[in-house]
Amino acid sequence: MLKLSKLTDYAAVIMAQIARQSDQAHTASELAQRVHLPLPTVSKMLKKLAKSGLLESRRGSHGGYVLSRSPVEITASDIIAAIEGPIGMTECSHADGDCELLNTCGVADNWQRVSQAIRTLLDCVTLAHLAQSNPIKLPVQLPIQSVTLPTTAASREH
Amino acid sequence: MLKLSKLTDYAAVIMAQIARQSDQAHTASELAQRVHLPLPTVSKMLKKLAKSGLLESRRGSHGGYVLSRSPVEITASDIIAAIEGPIGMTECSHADGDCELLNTCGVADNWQRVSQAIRTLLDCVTLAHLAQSNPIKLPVQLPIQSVTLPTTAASREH
DNA sequence: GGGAAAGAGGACTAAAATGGTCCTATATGG
DNA sequence: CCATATAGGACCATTTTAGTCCTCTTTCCC
Repeated sequence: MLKLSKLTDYAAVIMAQIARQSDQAHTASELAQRVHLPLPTVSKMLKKLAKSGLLESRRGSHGGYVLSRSPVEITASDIIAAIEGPIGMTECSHADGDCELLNTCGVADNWQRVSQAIRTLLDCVTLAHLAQSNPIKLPVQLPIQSVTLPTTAASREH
Repeated sequence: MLKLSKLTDYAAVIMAQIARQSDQAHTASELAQRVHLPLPTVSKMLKKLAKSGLLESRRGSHGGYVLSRSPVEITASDIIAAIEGPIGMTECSHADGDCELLNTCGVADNWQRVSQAIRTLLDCVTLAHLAQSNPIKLPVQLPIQSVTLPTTAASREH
């Protein structure tokens, strides 16, 4: 479905919640309540986000989590990558050369360009965007379809 | 990883293979050889693609599969949707209202816009693009980052 | 008509990823 | 020193994924 895992979705929700009050620290249980998700799950997510450097944590009483950067400097890519690892549509779009089909598949190059475009798109979306309700404008307009129209037989020569 | 399943990847490879000789019918075993994938798997994919209307099939000897439309009229979206179902980053970007967090998550709207942008992007990529090796140009340019820079405290009022 | 060559449609299974819980250790503040 | 937090894993159930296999139907050709 080309979709995010639930956990990544949770992560986004949690991050947005923190971003809305980015001047104070938030504990796992506080966030769990706000977001209506079970504490252990929220806690796990927070740890991951902290480990990836998107959040900073302080232990002990009065501890909690804070954004490590301003919401405008944290992108959707960052959040997704923190939970799911590198963004890429196909295995071969990031792993190095362990796809033995590479030669025969004939599709890798352009798939990777598509991957790159999606990454670019997600780089443009910041946590500040996600946390607010104003609609964001994205740099892809709908009816582009800017396709060269080769004759159907153009693929024949080989 | 926001990635396609292997099978979807296979589907793209198979479709591209067919597109390169779109004037003749291709059998499952022929394609399996060409693409270096096991026959049962290829066969399964072809059935799915046919069932989704991207391929037309003819049974019996001299049977096989043909594209149901020209490669320029088949998009990456079509192929992905055929194997994985509707494209959407989050559950709530297509299921109707069965997410009880919708009210509290506060992120849904903009996630859906991002989803939509990705769909748009994938609508622009045709099978003709994938099947050829020329680099495609996609309507997302890199250093946009056209973000309004609100003060970090702009989120405080509530 | 009969047989071979193909696809249609599922049932089934092994392996891996996902989502979620829980426990122990460590740090911090009062 | 105790209460409150996070850190870091171990662990488990469930679902999804990838892959195989079997039986049935259609079509062509001799």
